[in-house]
Amino acid sequence: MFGTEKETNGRREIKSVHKIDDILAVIKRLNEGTLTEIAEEVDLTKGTVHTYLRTLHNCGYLTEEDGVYRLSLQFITVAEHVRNETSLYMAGHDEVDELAERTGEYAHLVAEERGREVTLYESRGEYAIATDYHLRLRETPQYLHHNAAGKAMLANFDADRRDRILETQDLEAQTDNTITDEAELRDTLETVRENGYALNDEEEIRGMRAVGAPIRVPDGSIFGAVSMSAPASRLQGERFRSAVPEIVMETANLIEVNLETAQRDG
Amino acid sequence: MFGTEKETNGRREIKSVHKIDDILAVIKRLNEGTLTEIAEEVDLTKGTVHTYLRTLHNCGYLTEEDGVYRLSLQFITVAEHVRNETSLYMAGHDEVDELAERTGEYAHLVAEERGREVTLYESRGEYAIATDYHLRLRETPQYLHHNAAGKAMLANFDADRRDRILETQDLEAQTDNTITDEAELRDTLETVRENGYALNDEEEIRGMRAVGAPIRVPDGSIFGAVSMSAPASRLQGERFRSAVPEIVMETANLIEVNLETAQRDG
DNA sequence: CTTAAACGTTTGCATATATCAAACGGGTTT
DNA sequence: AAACCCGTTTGATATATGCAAACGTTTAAG
Repeated sequence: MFGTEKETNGRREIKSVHKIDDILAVIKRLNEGTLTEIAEEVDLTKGTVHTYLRTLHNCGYLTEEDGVYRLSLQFITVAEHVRNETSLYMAGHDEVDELAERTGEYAHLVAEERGREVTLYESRGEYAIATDYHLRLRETPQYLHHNAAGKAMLANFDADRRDRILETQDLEAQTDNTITDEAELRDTLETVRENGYALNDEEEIRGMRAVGAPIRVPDGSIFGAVSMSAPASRLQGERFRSAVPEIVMETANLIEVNLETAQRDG
Repeated sequence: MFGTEKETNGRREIKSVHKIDDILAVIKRLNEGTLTEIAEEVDLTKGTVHTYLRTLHNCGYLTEEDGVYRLSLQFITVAEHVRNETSLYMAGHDEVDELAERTGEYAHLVAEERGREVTLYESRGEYAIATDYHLRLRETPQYLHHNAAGKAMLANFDADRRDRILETQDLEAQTDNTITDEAELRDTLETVRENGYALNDEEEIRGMRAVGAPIRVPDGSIFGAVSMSAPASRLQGERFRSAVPEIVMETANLIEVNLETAQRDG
């Protein structure tokens, strides 16, 4: 979406979709742009881009003011719809609020898509402070290997799904503590599977620790994960290795129950 | 976006964009669908729709599982980006949190786009309870005439912008209290302009009242609005007509200051 | 005050490409 | 085994897209 790597396996595709995606990607990257600015970044002539921009504007994908185009606020309403149609969000957001309140820290509800992690919901407890960096993190699907919720999911996928994800991405280092060795990661995941929870010891953001637990359904498939994150100074010793994991797993379990009852009701 | 009314004024457009929009609209409406289901709702043959779906999937707009297509979770990350690039959101979300905390109720930060209202941020105070209906409201841009924030913006637009918006939409009734008469609405807006705040007395949702104030910048243009909403039982008398309006206007003013300083810093 | 440059916009024409039928192959049902 | 439904592919065709070039404005330069 908006400039992701595409693989045309010789199969027939609609080229215009790719062109639209390219244009939206440019506008997203520039944040805002005039016709000429956008046309320079795309492999199409000014006249053609103009027709695209006119149509995208008319369809509500773009706003235009004094010749400057931006992504429309309607993406926010679409996202709201997508979220509300995601059963994990509906089953989990109250529990995540509860988790944030009980711990006083950040709590997250995440799902996996295409091997990456998308944040469905975030709740802030009393002591959690919002940072710009945090906001930016949610603008892009994240890798799974460098955070607690991601590891919790990765550990509990069935083997070939895990293999498929691991082989398509190299383990980029986010901090000094990020696990970048595949064998080491697989060992860690083994432990995560045994424990039922995953830890993140400053592997994503320096100074931040986190605890995550997977959200499963009876047939074993993984719906997502919950996590709680806090500054290392407030998350250490027994609290980090036992008390918080218990609470996070309890939250995950409550969400699992919600998911099942919701499924039963239809 | 996703099936909005389009006006092709004879100008040339990219037809594929409209087709993509149609397809995404169908999927949004069905929530999920198979190729055949989607093709039935669109004026294209199964084979053609198949090519579109493959491309949209490949570009990350759709997910596919066992032949069932859905809108991708990546719309959530895009929305996050759009929000974070909106200066009003960056300048206002902390203040809206503060407003929710001080009043213990719902607080909203909204902006206008194409004559409709989009919620940029919502914060819940101690007493505010989340309802499904509330969630659904944010899935579609709302009319301006039946809620406090919308009236606050509408009242303070310059006359021709207000006229342009009012003439393109009829004043649909949402409850018995919704103002559906244009003359009456214009009178109310006059009062809103004089007072500096707008009231909503069960005009959007039965049993809910709200207070909204516009967010302006020095040159007079309207950036958006803030509002606080609560059950009528908790928002009446002096609190409804004076105390809360003061707090809401104060919040709006703080956001205005944030916007200016942010602008100055670049 | 004239000229040049830059920008968004439109248009004719050539061609790439989106679309339709029709057929294929795998499942499931009859 | 026949009939059916599904997703998928393919060749042929119409047409929508894309280029180049020109136009009308506005802004900058000489």
